[in-house]
Amino acid sequence: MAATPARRISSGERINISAEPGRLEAELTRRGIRLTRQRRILLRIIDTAPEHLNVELLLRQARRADPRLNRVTVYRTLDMLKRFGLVDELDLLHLRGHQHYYEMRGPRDHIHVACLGCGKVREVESELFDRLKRQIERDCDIQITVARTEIGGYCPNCRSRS
Amino acid sequence: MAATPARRISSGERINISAEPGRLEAELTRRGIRLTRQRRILLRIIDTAPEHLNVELLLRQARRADPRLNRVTVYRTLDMLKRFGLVDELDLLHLRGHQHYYEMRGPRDHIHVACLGCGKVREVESELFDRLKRQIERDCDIQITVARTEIGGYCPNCRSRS
DNA sequence: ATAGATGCAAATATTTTGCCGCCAG
DNA sequence: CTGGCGGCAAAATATTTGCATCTAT
Repeated sequence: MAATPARRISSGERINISAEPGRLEAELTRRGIRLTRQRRILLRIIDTAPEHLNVELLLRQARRADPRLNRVTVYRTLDMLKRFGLVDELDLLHLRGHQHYYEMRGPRDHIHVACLGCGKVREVESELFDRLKRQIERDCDIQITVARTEIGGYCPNCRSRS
Repeated sequence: MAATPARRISSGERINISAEPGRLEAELTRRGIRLTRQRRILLRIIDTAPEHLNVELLLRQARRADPRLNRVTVYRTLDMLKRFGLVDELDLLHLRGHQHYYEMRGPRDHIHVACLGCGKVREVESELFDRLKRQIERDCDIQITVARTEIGGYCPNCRSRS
């Protein structure tokens, strides 16, 4: 019943990296979605990102592979991936401005726990969270497609400094 | 252990209306925060709002009391209230664009359950959610100040139409 | 061949900042 | 009185749209 303690990670760093790189590309092919050069670049980056990506970071990395790749393409590709439920959109409690962060959807939902002091973000899986979702699904008679829990607080370090 | 079923509510409509109007104003006075004419207007609106407010709605309503009240004042007042933990910021899964919604913080956190089809939002309290927070607090050694859970899916009506 | 994607420019939406005059306490 | 606050304008940031062109299939 204890939450998988997950790992301590520095600002935005992630661990749930694709066990199977190319998963996004394979998934889109399976669904008959057109794969352009630009999309392949973006999918690869998202698939293997070691941190939570925002549009700016995604664009910057994509331009290393293709300097002409446009910011609009990033937005449109993210929209498409959101529509297909392949990536989740987070705001991480606006730790750093009002931008959004994106991560590939994994096999199991997780909670984001952020320190509002230092910005560290941990990803935590929890049986309790799974049960909560099932309870909501039953009690509200809703078919859940996205469940987002973001928790903010202060870690021991930041507590002692205040 | 069942979630408090809460009530079915139309787009953004809320029920957790202040049991004690003027609570926000009293709270700020208690903390020695200066109360201006503009702040009183905004606090009263937030205190008694029957729906989730975004900046646009808040401004529009405030201007009925004072047409010169500026949008920037709305942003600054909301910032202040957020800092003091008196209001929570939501995005309701971006049901309607990338704006934020604000609600007075009540005595007990609740979950927002939104239908991605028709936009209805329900507020649900749950013992499981409270336990989840305590678990996170313990396992992650964090002192939680904000916990946000937003769940999206499709209600029976919207399921049948697709 | 052609439906659908991209690039570019511009529009729109959202939030923040600088500065000066005003007002609550 | 005076430090904090509000109004106004402008800037900064974030996202979306229109349209001509290109390309994956």
